[in-house]
Amino acid sequence: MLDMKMIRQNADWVKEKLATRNIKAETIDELLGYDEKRRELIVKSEGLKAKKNDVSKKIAEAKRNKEDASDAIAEMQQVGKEVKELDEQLEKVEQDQQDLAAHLPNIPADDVPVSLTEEGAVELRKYGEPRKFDFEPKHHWDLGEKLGILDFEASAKVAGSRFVYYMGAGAQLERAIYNFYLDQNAKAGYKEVLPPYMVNSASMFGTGQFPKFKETKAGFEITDSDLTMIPTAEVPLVNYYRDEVMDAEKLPVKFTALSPAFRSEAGSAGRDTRGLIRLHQFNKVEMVQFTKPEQSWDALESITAHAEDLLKMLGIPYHVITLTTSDMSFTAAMTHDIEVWMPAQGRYREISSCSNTTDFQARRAHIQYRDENGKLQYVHTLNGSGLAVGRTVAAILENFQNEDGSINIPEVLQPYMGGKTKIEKED
RNA sequence: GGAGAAUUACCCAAGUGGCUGAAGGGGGCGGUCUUGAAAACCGCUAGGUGGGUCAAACCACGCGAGAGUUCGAAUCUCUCAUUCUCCUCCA
Repeated sequence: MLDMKMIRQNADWVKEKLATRNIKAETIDELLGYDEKRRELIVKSEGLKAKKNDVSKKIAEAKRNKEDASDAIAEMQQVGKEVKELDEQLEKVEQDQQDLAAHLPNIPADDVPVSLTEEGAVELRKYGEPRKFDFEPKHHWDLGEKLGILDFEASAKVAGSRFVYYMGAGAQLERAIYNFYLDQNAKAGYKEVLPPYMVNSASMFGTGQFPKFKETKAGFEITDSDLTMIPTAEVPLVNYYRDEVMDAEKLPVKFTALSPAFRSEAGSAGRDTRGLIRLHQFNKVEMVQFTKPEQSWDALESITAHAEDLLKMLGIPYHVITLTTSDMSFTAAMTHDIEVWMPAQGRYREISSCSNTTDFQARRAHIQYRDENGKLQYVHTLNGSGLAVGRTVAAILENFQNEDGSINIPEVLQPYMGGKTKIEKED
């Protein structure tokens, strides 16, 4: 959520910045119009309330002195009606303003590449050379099915499209990967958390999914309840501190969690229909940080660097790009995506997204701390995948495949696989 | 799922319609005394959000949340949330 006072005082700047995110200047003007109307109504209503309070005190005094106060009471009945009318108008304007404001994305940081499409993302760095194959590299879904470790037929029957059964060594590989990630993240100072996998609407609003997420039916909401299946562990992790004043001494606070992420993938019909890339349910190890404002940009680099380290340890080639103003998620002021090399597709695919949301989520979720002067300040929140587990499996299958269809297990994962070095065909 | 109870400021807690913008403790902070400290005593300790203002002054709202009754609500009514106890059910 953007600070209304800030918008009011820097309207032109806000228009210019949000224009890079496809927000029209008229939208800001509309918002400012609501704001002006709202404040006008507040002044009127509160003036009358002050009067009412004043006269009520006099009525109380009169009653105590056993004097008659019926004139004043009659007058206050009238004033009460006026207040009620004004407050009804006020509520409506506030609602309109709120609805509009809730749809405004974060202000992009100055060094975010400006573009109205995803074209224009800047490559920050590249790691590893894509492997040269002396045979035609296969897609991970072909490899997985042949090896008997991924079963898309069964999941289609039991659940539907965009699900998967991991079988045997596949399930074991998935587990090895997330245990490796969690251990590494813990080593880097992230506290391991096992959060709820369903959250209420206040939480979905706090991290910025609602209201848009609801409108575009991007997730799975539980019928007859206020609960939604989490689309990412970021939601329960960040909302852990919703409506709290955090201890400034303890900042930055770092959380990591493994969780499934549930997404409807509405609007991505026909895209990545095969394999592990785009599922309704996938595991992800998430990292979240709460920092003081002055720490958040360094924190973004450190989250990203840490996610990269995981890939370096696995030995998977990747590159890091900074997303454009319009390609970033709603809440982000800046996002670095890490994309891994997928040999069969011959291109890089996203495996991690690391964002600094500055105070945008903190304002929605009311997460504050007291600065040296005892003043309440909003924290900055950051999130990054460290990393997407299913996509890691896909990357490992494709990058470490052998001509016979077997898969070499990256060394760092072998201890997590009971010493196994290779995945071969299972029954 | 059923029944009962609770929810007041940093913590405990009083308070059933009007001098309660919330008694009293504790804790914290400051002071007196002391070489210093302890004890004792004295004082301060509702923060926050919104409005207002160049900035202030000031105003509104705040007793779990929301709605209602009333000229007036911490106090009455309703809905909801959370916690505790007892059933029930379960991993």
